[in-house]
Amino acid sequence: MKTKNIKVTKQREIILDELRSLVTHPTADELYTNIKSRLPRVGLCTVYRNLERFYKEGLIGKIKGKPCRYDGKIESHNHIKCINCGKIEDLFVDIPVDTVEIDKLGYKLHSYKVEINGLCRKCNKESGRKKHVNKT
Amino acid sequence: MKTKNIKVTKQREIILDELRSLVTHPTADELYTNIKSRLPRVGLCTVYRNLERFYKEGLIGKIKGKPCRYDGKIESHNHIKCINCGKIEDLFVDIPVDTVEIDKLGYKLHSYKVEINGLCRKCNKESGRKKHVNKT
DNA sequence: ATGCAAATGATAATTATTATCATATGAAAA
DNA sequence: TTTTCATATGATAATAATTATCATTTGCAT
Repeated sequence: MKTKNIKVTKQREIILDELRSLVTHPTADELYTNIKSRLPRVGLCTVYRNLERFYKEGLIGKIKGKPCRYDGKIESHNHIKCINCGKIEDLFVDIPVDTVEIDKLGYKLHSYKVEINGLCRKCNKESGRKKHVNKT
Repeated sequence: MKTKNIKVTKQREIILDELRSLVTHPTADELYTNIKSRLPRVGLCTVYRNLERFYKEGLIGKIKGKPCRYDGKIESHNHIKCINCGKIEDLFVDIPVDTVEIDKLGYKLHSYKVEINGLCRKCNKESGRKKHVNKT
């Protein structure tokens, strides 16, 4: 009988390993560039494909935006994003959420996280001078 | 001398009015479709342009995703999203965030909101049967 | 070794969003 | 009012990010 044939390919291992080795939150394209040295023939779509898959399997985090960014850490944590330069950093704060309203709406809670926006130290200092504003 | 000449156009008024009249969180395209009856000759890019502008002016909210969704309410509130069907509903709960860690990182706090994921009542009931999963 | 489903990489397609630019329009001045 | 003209619009094209298609390759189970 046919068992489901799930393969552990070199590219899959390296993509996950590389993402996990980073403290930053790369885009698919940035990760693709990083990985090129280890896997010169890899295609960008393979990176996308596997990132999306890891995300759905709960192995990595995904931060939606334009473009999306990925996160090798899965321990529950939050992000703070600089509204000027777009950089995202980790933030380990405990956020207590009252579930009463959630129950009232009839939802079964899965996960939650806080998205914090601010001005990073660097941009804050520079804000008196020129203004360079990123999108996303 | 030239004063800045900011115009209140019909399309701008209608786009904002229409978004505010909704309790849902439409995409630019959905809003564009709604508006067609009131402004038959409007272009999709005008809708995008103005939504982006309202967002930057702080008049409306924007929920990033693929595609992005817009929110006519600005009073601080949070969203709960169904991980199965993708629907987003409002959630008015007070979430206190400890700013000590934020200060430590040197950020100047601007705003924050909680993104909650769960299974809505409808999808929860149906989850025993077929599984229809949306993207975003 | 062999069979074969699953994964890859090349390419093309799609989706969402944004830029360009000629034309139209609203606000202020005359 | 009429005129002026910067700003907004709509048509079109362009771009950016992501996803689909499909022939080929590669691991896993026999």
